[in-house]
Amino acid sequence: MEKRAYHHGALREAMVEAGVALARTGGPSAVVLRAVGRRVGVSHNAAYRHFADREDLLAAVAAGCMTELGRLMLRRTAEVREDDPVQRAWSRLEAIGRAYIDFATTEHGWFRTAFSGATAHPGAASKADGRSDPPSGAGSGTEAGAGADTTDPYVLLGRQLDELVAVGAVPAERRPGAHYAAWSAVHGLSALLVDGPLRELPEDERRLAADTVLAAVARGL
Amino acid sequence: MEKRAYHHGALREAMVEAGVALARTGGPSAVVLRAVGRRVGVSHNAAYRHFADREDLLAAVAAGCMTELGRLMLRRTAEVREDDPVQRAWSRLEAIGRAYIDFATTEHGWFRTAFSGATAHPGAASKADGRSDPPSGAGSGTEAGAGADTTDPYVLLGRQLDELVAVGAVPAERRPGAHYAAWSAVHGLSALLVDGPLRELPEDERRLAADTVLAAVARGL
DNA sequence: CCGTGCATGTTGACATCGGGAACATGCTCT
DNA sequence: AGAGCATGTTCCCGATGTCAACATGCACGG
Repeated sequence: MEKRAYHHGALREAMVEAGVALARTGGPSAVVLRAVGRRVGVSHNAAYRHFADREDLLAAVAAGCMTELGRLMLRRTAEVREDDPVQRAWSRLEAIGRAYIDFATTEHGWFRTAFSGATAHPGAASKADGRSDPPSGAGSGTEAGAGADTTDPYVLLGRQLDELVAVGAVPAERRPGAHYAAWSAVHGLSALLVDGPLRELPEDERRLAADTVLAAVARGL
Repeated sequence: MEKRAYHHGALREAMVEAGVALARTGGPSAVVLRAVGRRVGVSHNAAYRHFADREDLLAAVAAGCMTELGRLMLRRTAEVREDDPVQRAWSRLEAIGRAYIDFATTEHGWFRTAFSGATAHPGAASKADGRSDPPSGAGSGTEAGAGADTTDPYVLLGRQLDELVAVGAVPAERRPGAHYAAWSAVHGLSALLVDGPLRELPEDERRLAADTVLAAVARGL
């Protein structure tokens, strides 16, 4: 009983995809109902059958951008080669941080969009719309499951912090609130570099900034 | 030879002021040319005699909001009562950080606006339009001088970090890049709380987050 | 002391956007 | 086969940023 082909087939998904594409180069302000409609070959106002308003669409697009960020994080952490468990845990945390900052600076539009839509994070999750059978279709991979293969950046960071505690790199009593410290630091630098007063920082200064922030995070945990 | 009363007198300043007022409750998107015009009793398009376009006006308004942030920082640091120089330096840094976060959460609109306009920070400053005589008028205080009484948050933070080094609380070799670490952390938390996924965090969690971030910054320097 | 010039503000128009209302179309189920 | 409703379209509106042409009044040169 999936949501199946009516007139267009899967307009909602197509529109989100188009929105993500537009957001990539133009940021959130480029996610314009009429442009999205044009892009999927549908007249504007068609969006209103799938989204309450522009903000609703933007929230869905933002989730898509967030998924892209999560994907990059996963890729980078998977690349870590390290034998010592403690070193590996630290390296993975650094990989996550660098992925975050790199994503922000190279995928400007996606980053700004990811944090423009609503969707608060902690607490609310998994209200579960009881998806029963995972269909065989070679998944689009866009939906973020809450399982082990999630692309949710928040969850990814949390797991890495857990690993640091598990291997004894970080004292357990520091764990509560640790994600706030780590997340804030990388997000702050990213925001300042992308939108903020550090926008025009030269490349070498950017590197210094990233290194300093990541080192400070490690010391601060 | 100041810029003096033509038709309106000081339309530019009035418009920036109006913009700041609008931004306070509505954020950057509330800084609308027509609304600003209406507010100062001037028809729209008048702005084009003083600003290149909306973005230009928004940048000026953003500077005004930034000044408000700086003012709060100054007020809070001035309130610090502490005898030991080292403790005092730390307390002042914390005061700055709390001011930043409090400003973001209580002055939602101002905060978002302050970081929406352009104006990159380091390097460029003080191109100096050679203001000669500081008039006697009980100053509006809106212009940020580069002097000792600046309200520029960036400069304020830098000074506090200098003090920490001066009293020996922070090793000098950590000074370069230190403002990136401190600024990023508080800005990141602020951004996440105001606009981002932490938007709906309950009050006690917000406090935990702020405490954790500030403690981590202190340890990380 | 007067008139010209330019800075300042106004009016009108246009394209684009988000959004509402009424209408058309074609799956899907009885 | 026919009815009903989800889906998409068309027409419309007010608001907004921006351009072009126009009006006005202060300042400065003669």
